[in-house]
Amino acid sequence: MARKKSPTLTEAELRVMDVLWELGRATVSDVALALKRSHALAYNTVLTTLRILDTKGYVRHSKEGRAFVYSARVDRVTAQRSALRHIVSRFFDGSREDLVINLLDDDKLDAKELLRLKTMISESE
Amino acid sequence: MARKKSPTLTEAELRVMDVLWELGRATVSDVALALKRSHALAYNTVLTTLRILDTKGYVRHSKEGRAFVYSARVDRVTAQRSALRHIVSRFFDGSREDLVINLLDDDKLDAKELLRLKTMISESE
DNA sequence: TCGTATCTACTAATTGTTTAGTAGACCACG
DNA sequence: CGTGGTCTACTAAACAATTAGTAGATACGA
Repeated sequence: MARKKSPTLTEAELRVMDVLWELGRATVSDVALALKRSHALAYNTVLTTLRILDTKGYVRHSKEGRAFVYSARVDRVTAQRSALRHIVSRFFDGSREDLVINLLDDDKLDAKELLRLKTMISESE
Repeated sequence: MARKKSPTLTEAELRVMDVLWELGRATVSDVALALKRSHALAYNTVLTTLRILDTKGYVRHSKEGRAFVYSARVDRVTAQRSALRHIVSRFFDGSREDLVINLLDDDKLDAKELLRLKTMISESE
Protein backbone atom coordinates (compact mmCIF):
# COMPACT_ATOMS: atom_id res chain seq x y z
CA MET A 1 0.00 0.00 0.00
CA ALA A 2 1.08 3.55 -0.51
CA ARG A 3 0.09 7.13 -0.16
CA LYS A 4 -2.90 8.78 -1.76
CA LYS A 5 -2.94 11.59 -4.24
CA SER A 6 -2.78 14.98 -2.56
CA PRO A 7 -6.28 16.31 -1.86
CA THR A 8 -5.19 19.92 -2.16
CA LEU A 9 -2.77 21.86 -4.32
CA THR A 10 0.87 21.14 -3.59
CA GLU A 11 3.53 23.84 -3.39
CA ALA A 12 4.78 23.55 -6.94
CA GLU A 13 1.26 23.25 -8.27
CA LEU A 14 0.17 26.31 -6.35
CA ARG A 15 3.02 28.40 -7.71
CA VAL A 16 1.88 27.56 -11.22
CA MET A 17 -1.77 28.19 -10.42
CA ASP A 18 -0.85 31.60 -9.01
CA VAL A 19 0.53 32.54 -12.38
CA LEU A 20 -2.52 31.27 -14.22
CA TRP A 21 -4.86 33.14 -11.92
CA GLU A 22 -2.80 36.24 -12.49
CA LEU A 23 -2.54 35.98 -16.25
CA GLY A 24 -5.83 34.30 -17.08
CA ARG A 25 -4.49 32.44 -20.10
CA ALA A 26 -0.88 31.45 -20.52
CA THR A 27 1.40 29.17 -22.46
CA VAL A 28 4.07 27.05 -20.81
CA SER A 29 6.61 29.74 -21.68
CA ASP A 30 4.45 32.44 -20.15
CA VAL A 31 4.31 30.56 -16.89
CA ALA A 32 8.01 29.75 -16.92
CA LEU A 33 8.79 33.37 -17.60
CA ALA A 34 6.53 34.60 -14.82
CA LEU A 35 8.23 32.26 -12.36
CA LYS A 36 11.66 33.35 -13.55
CA ARG A 37 12.28 35.88 -10.81
CA SER A 38 10.80 34.21 -7.76
CA HIS A 39 11.40 30.58 -8.58
CA ALA A 40 13.20 29.76 -11.79
CA LEU A 41 12.28 26.39 -13.24
CA ALA A 42 13.12 24.56 -16.43
CA TYR A 43 10.58 24.76 -19.21
CA ASN A 44 9.94 21.04 -18.92
CA THR A 45 9.37 21.22 -15.21
CA VAL A 46 6.60 23.75 -15.73
CA LEU A 47 5.19 21.63 -18.51
CA THR A 48 5.07 18.55 -16.32
CA THR A 49 3.40 20.43 -13.50
CA LEU A 50 0.80 21.81 -15.89
CA ARG A 51 0.16 18.32 -17.19
CA ILE A 52 -0.40 17.09 -13.65
CA LEU A 53 -2.74 19.99 -12.94
CA ASP A 54 -4.55 19.05 -16.13
CA THR A 55 -5.10 15.44 -15.08
CA LYS A 56 -6.20 16.66 -11.66
CA GLY A 57 -8.74 18.94 -13.29
CA TYR A 58 -7.37 22.23 -12.02
CA VAL A 59 -6.58 23.59 -15.48
CA ARG A 60 -7.68 23.07 -19.05
CA HIS A 61 -5.68 23.55 -22.23
CA SER A 62 -6.46 24.29 -25.84
CA LYS A 63 -4.20 24.12 -28.83
CA GLU A 64 -3.44 27.47 -30.31
CA GLY A 65 -1.16 27.19 -33.31
CA ARG A 66 1.64 24.93 -32.13
CA ALA A 67 1.43 25.81 -28.50
CA PHE A 68 -0.93 24.80 -25.72
CA VAL A 69 -2.67 27.64 -23.97
CA TYR A 70 -3.56 26.85 -20.39
CA SER A 71 -6.18 28.45 -18.22
CA ALA A 72 -7.48 27.76 -14.74
CA ARG A 73 -10.52 25.56 -14.47
CA VAL A 74 -10.72 26.20 -10.71
CA ASP A 75 -10.64 29.83 -9.63
CA ARG A 76 -8.60 31.17 -6.77
CA VAL A 77 -11.47 31.63 -4.34
CA THR A 78 -12.60 28.07 -4.87
CA ALA A 79 -9.09 26.75 -4.32
CA GLN A 80 -8.78 28.86 -1.18
CA ARG A 81 -12.10 27.56 0.04
CA SER A 82 -11.22 23.94 -0.47
CA ALA A 83 -7.85 24.39 1.22
CA LEU A 84 -9.64 26.06 4.09
CA ARG A 85 -12.27 23.33 4.32
CA HIS A 86 -9.53 20.76 4.32
CA ILE A 87 -7.75 22.13 7.35
CA VAL A 88 -11.02 22.89 9.12
CA SER A 89 -11.92 19.24 8.86
CA ARG A 90 -8.47 17.83 9.56
CA PHE A 91 -7.12 20.21 12.17
CA PHE A 92 -10.21 21.74 13.75
CA ASP A 93 -12.50 18.73 13.73
CA GLY A 94 -14.87 20.55 11.40
CA SER A 95 -15.35 23.58 13.59
CA ARG A 96 -14.91 26.91 11.82
CA GLU A 97 -15.36 28.61 15.15
CA ASP A 98 -12.35 26.87 16.59
CA LEU A 99 -10.39 28.06 13.60
CA VAL A 100 -11.43 31.66 14.15
CA ILE A 101 -10.66 31.37 17.85
CA ASN A 102 -7.17 30.22 17.02
CA LEU A 103 -6.83 33.03 14.53
CA LEU A 104 -7.92 35.67 17.02
CA ASP A 105 -5.67 34.27 19.71
CA ASP A 106 -2.59 34.43 17.56
CA ASP A 107 -0.06 36.67 19.27
CA LYS A 108 1.14 37.83 15.93
CA LEU A 109 -2.20 39.56 15.44
CA ASP A 110 -1.71 43.16 16.30
CA ALA A 111 -4.45 45.50 17.45
CA LYS A 112 -4.68 47.19 14.10
CA GLU A 113 -5.37 44.00 12.24
CA LEU A 114 -7.91 42.93 14.83
CA LEU A 115 -9.68 46.24 14.39
CA ARG A 116 -9.73 45.80 10.63
CA LEU A 117 -11.24 42.36 11.07
CA LYS A 118 -13.94 43.73 13.32
CA THR A 119 -14.92 46.60 11.07
CA MET A 120 -14.86 44.21 8.18
CA ILE A 121 -17.42 42.01 9.92
CA SER A 122 -19.68 44.84 10.96
CA GLU A 123 -19.61 46.32 7.49
CA SER A 124 -20.22 43.01 5.78
CA GLU A 125 -23.68 42.91 7.31
CA MET B 1 16.50 18.01 -7.42
CA ALA B 2 13.48 16.71 -5.65
CA ARG B 3 10.68 17.59 -3.34
CA LYS B 4 11.06 19.14 0.08
CA LYS B 5 10.03 17.73 3.40
CA SER B 6 6.42 18.52 4.18
CA PRO B 7 6.18 21.78 6.13
CA THR B 8 3.03 20.71 7.94
CA LEU B 9 1.72 17.47 9.36
CA THR B 10 0.71 14.91 6.76
CA GLU B 11 -2.47 12.87 7.01
CA ALA B 12 -0.94 9.79 8.58
CA GLU B 13 1.17 11.91 10.90
CA LEU B 14 -1.85 13.90 11.97
CA ARG B 15 -3.83 10.77 12.78
CA VAL B 16 -1.05 9.68 15.10
CA MET B 17 -0.73 13.12 16.66
CA ASP B 18 -4.47 13.16 17.33
CA VAL B 19 -4.04 10.07 19.45
CA LEU B 20 -1.09 11.51 21.33
CA TRP B 21 -2.92 14.74 22.01
CA GLU B 22 -5.82 12.69 23.29
CA LEU B 23 -3.86 10.30 25.48
CA GLY B 24 -1.01 12.51 26.56
CA ARG B 25 1.53 9.70 26.79
CA ALA B 26 1.34 6.52 24.80
CA THR B 27 3.36 3.55 23.66
CA VAL B 28 3.35 2.36 20.07
CA SER B 29 0.79 -0.26 21.03
CA ASP B 30 -1.43 2.35 22.65
CA VAL B 31 -1.46 4.38 19.46
CA ALA B 32 -2.05 1.35 17.26
CA LEU B 33 -4.90 0.28 19.50
CA ALA B 34 -6.48 3.72 19.47
CA LEU B 35 -6.37 3.79 15.68
CA LYS B 36 -7.81 0.29 15.49
CA ARG B 37 -11.41 1.32 14.95
CA SER B 38 -11.08 4.31 12.65
CA HIS B 39 -7.95 3.39 10.74
CA ALA B 40 -6.32 0.07 11.51
CA LEU B 41 -2.58 0.02 10.90
CA ALA B 42 0.20 -2.48 11.51
CA TYR B 43 2.26 -1.99 14.63
CA ASN B 44 5.32 -1.29 12.53
CA THR B 45 3.52 1.32 10.48
CA VAL B 46 2.66 3.26 13.60
CA LEU B 47 6.22 2.83 14.82
CA THR B 48 7.65 4.24 11.61
CA THR B 49 5.30 7.20 11.65
CA LEU B 50 6.24 7.93 15.25
CA ARG B 51 9.91 7.76 14.32
CA ILE B 52 9.32 10.25 11.53
CA LEU B 53 7.44 12.54 13.89
CA ASP B 54 10.37 12.21 16.26
CA THR B 55 12.94 13.29 13.68
CA LYS B 56 10.63 16.14 12.70
CA GLY B 57 10.47 17.27 16.30
CA TYR B 58 6.74 16.82 16.79
CA VAL B 59 7.09 14.17 19.47
CA ARG B 60 9.63 13.00 22.03
CA HIS B 61 10.14 9.54 23.45
CA SER B 62 11.58 8.09 26.61
CA LYS B 63 12.44 4.52 27.43
CA GLU B 64 10.21 3.03 30.05
CA GLY B 65 11.10 -0.54 30.82
CA ARG B 66 11.42 -2.18 27.43
CA ALA B 67 9.03 0.09 25.61
CA PHE B 68 9.25 3.62 24.30
CA VAL B 69 6.69 6.03 25.62
CA TYR B 70 5.89 8.83 23.23
CA SER B 71 4.40 12.21 23.98
CA ALA B 72 3.68 15.28 21.90
CA ARG B 73 6.34 17.93 21.84
CA VAL B 74 4.07 20.27 19.85
CA ASP B 75 0.59 20.79 21.25
CA ARG B 76 -2.59 20.78 19.23
CA VAL B 77 -3.15 24.54 19.25
CA THR B 78 0.37 25.16 18.02
CA ALA B 79 -0.02 22.64 15.24
CA GLN B 80 -3.34 24.19 14.27
CA ARG B 81 -1.76 27.60 14.28
CA SER B 82 1.12 26.62 12.08
CA ALA B 83 -1.19 24.86 9.64
CA LEU B 84 -3.28 28.00 9.59
CA ARG B 85 -0.29 30.25 9.07
CA HIS B 86 0.85 28.04 6.26
CA ILE B 87 -2.31 28.37 4.25
CA VAL B 88 -2.65 32.06 5.09
CA SER B 89 0.74 32.64 3.55
CA ARG B 90 0.37 30.23 0.64
CA PHE B 91 -3.26 30.68 -0.33
CA PHE B 92 -4.18 34.11 0.97
CA ASP B 93 -0.97 35.96 0.31
CA GLY B 94 -0.51 36.51 4.03
CA SER B 95 -3.84 38.18 4.58
CA ARG B 96 -5.88 36.82 7.47
CA GLU B 97 -8.64 39.17 6.45
CA ASP B 98 -8.94 37.51 3.07
CA LEU B 99 -9.20 34.19 4.83
CA VAL B 100 -12.01 35.43 7.05
CA ILE B 101 -13.78 36.92 4.05
CA ASN B 102 -13.63 33.60 2.30
CA LEU B 103 -14.89 31.87 5.42
CA LEU B 104 -17.85 34.21 5.81
CA ASP B 105 -18.72 33.91 2.13
CA ASP B 106 -18.90 30.15 2.21
CA ASP B 107 -22.33 29.03 1.03
CA LYS B 108 -22.21 26.09 3.37
CA LEU B 109 -22.36 28.52 6.27
CA ASP B 110 -25.86 28.70 7.63
CA ALA B 111 -27.25 31.87 9.19
CA LYS B 112 -26.82 30.63 12.73
CA GLU B 113 -23.17 29.80 12.35
CA LEU B 114 -22.55 33.04 10.53
CA LEU B 115 -24.05 34.95 13.42
CA ARG B 116 -21.95 33.05 15.94
CA LEU B 117 -18.81 33.78 13.98
CA LYS B 118 -19.60 37.46 13.73
CA THR B 119 -20.40 37.93 17.39
CA MET B 120 -17.31 35.94 18.28
CA ILE B 121 -15.14 38.32 16.32
CA SER B 122 -16.80 41.51 17.45
CA GLU B 123 -16.68 40.45 21.08
CA SER B 124 -13.07 39.44 20.99
CA GLU B 125 -11.20 41.72 23.30
C1' DT C 1 16.06 24.80 -48.24
C1' DC C 2 18.58 24.55 -44.05
C1' DG C 3 19.47 25.52 -39.45
C1' DT C 4 17.75 27.17 -35.15
C1' DA C 5 14.40 27.78 -31.84
C1' DT C 6 10.33 26.16 -29.68
C1' DC C 7 6.85 22.88 -28.67
C1' DT C 8 5.02 18.40 -26.86
C1' DA C 9 5.91 13.60 -25.50
C1' DC C 10 8.45 10.34 -23.13
C1' DT C 11 11.55 9.10 -19.69
C1' DA C 12 14.18 9.27 -15.54
C1' DA C 13 16.42 10.51 -11.11
C1' DT C 14 15.64 11.77 -6.51
C1' DT C 15 13.26 12.09 -2.37
C1' DG C 16 9.25 12.15 0.93
C1' DT C 17 5.19 9.45 2.45
C1' DT C 18 2.75 5.44 3.66
C1' DT C 19 2.55 0.91 4.56
C1' DA C 20 4.40 -3.28 6.27
C1' DG C 21 7.69 -7.47 6.57
C1' DT C 22 11.79 -9.65 8.68
C1' DA C 23 15.18 -10.11 12.15
C1' DG C 24 17.15 -9.89 16.52
C1' DA C 25 16.85 -8.62 21.49
C1' DC C 26 14.68 -9.40 25.70
C1' DC C 27 11.50 -10.59 29.29
C1' DA C 28 8.17 -13.56 31.52
C1' DC C 29 6.04 -17.77 32.30
C1' DG C 30 5.66 -22.63 32.52
C1' DC D 1 15.84 -23.66 30.42
C1' DG D 2 13.06 -23.14 26.47
C1' DT D 3 9.24 -21.01 24.10
C1' DG D 4 6.18 -17.38 23.02
C1' DG D 5 5.07 -12.69 22.95
C1' DT D 6 6.41 -7.90 22.57
C1' DC D 7 9.69 -4.44 21.46
C1' DT D 8 12.98 -1.84 18.43
C1' DA D 9 15.90 -1.73 14.25
C1' DC D 10 16.46 -2.42 9.60
C1' DT D 11 14.71 -2.94 5.15
C1' DA D 12 11.78 -2.48 1.36
C1' DA D 13 7.94 -1.88 -1.79
C1' DA D 14 4.75 1.18 -3.85
C1' DC D 15 3.59 5.56 -5.20
C1' DA D 16 3.24 10.80 -5.33
C1' DA D 17 5.88 15.02 -6.03
C1' DT D 18 9.52 17.67 -7.92
C1' DT D 19 12.77 18.55 -11.14
C1' DA D 20 14.75 18.11 -15.52
C1' DG D 21 16.92 15.66 -19.72
C1' DT D 22 16.36 13.64 -24.42
C1' DA D 23 13.95 13.01 -28.62
C1' DG D 24 11.13 14.08 -32.33
C1' DA D 25 8.02 17.32 -34.69
C1' DT D 26 7.33 21.74 -36.52
C1' DA D 27 7.61 26.45 -37.83
C1' DC D 28 10.14 30.52 -39.01
C1' DG D 29 13.87 33.30 -40.64
C1' DA D 30 18.05 33.71 -43.45
